[in-house]
Amino acid sequence: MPELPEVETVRRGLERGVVGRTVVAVDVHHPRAVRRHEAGADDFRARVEGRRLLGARRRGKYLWLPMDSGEAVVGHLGMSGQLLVVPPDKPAEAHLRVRFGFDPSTNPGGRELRFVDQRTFGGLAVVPMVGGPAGQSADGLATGGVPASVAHIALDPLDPAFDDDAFVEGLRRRRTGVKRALLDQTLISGVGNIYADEALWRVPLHWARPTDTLPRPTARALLGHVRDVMTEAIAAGGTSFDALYVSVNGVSGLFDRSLSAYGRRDEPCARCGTPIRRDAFMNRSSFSCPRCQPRPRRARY
DNA sequence: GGGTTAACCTGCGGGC
DNA sequence: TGCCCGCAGGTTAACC
Repeated sequence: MPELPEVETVRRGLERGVVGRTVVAVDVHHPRAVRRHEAGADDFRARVEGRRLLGARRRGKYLWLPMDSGEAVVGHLGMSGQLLVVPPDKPAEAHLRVRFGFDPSTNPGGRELRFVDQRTFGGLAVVPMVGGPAGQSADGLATGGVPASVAHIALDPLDPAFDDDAFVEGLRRRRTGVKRALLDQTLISGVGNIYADEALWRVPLHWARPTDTLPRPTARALLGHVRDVMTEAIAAGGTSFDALYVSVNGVSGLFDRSLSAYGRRDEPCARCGTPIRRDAFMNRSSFSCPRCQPRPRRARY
């Protein structure tokens, strides 16, 4: 389940594996993979073929590859998406959705890019840039704004421009539960179910704590833990529970060995030994320690 | 306009 | 063995 650390791991792989290449062939194997490209698969292909990829960028869980046309290929991995850089003769994956071939004269490794997605919650689209063109600086890095389809989400907490004070005040203005607020990508992007549970365990804070009762120092501490857990997860190459999340080389992350709450139902809390509980939350799960993270009297879901 | 819910989708594991 | 159901969950449209 890719969240920010997993997407960042993929982005780094794309930076090494596809930036600077010129796309010569695009094969869309499943129309749903480009459903957010409203003009359809043929238009998607036409806008990418012949274009040079200038960079690999990320905000929250969105990835994009700026092109020399001024547009960008925007990707979201959804629940099960993978972007793999593999030899062209490698057999097609069972859920291969889109394949990109590169001009050999621009492609030292001789590999191709594949978008593989079992559950098809993810997808790709070609999107114009807003807030500046997808230019290129002297060192070859892409510069400029963000794709229009990414502009609606908040900065992620690893972005140097992230405004901590604005987050703290925005969080305390909400009238909802703290975990629901953490998952709201328009308040803070990149946080998903796994890292929300981990950060809340570290504070510690119950997931249904009303945001408008959070003291500023607590809100600030929560943000610090979100940053810490994401930074540690990136260093470990992301979290993986099964083969659904992998880097561009197909390698699984190791951070699941470091999780304290998520997926640890009935296992002892690392702080106090009380068995971790699982609660139903928004048609999914929330894991927490009943003793360290007691349910507030006034809970919000 | 902010908060909340359901739908989208496939594979897998458990129960019968 | 095979069928059915629940579960995994990020995003967004639709509803309140």
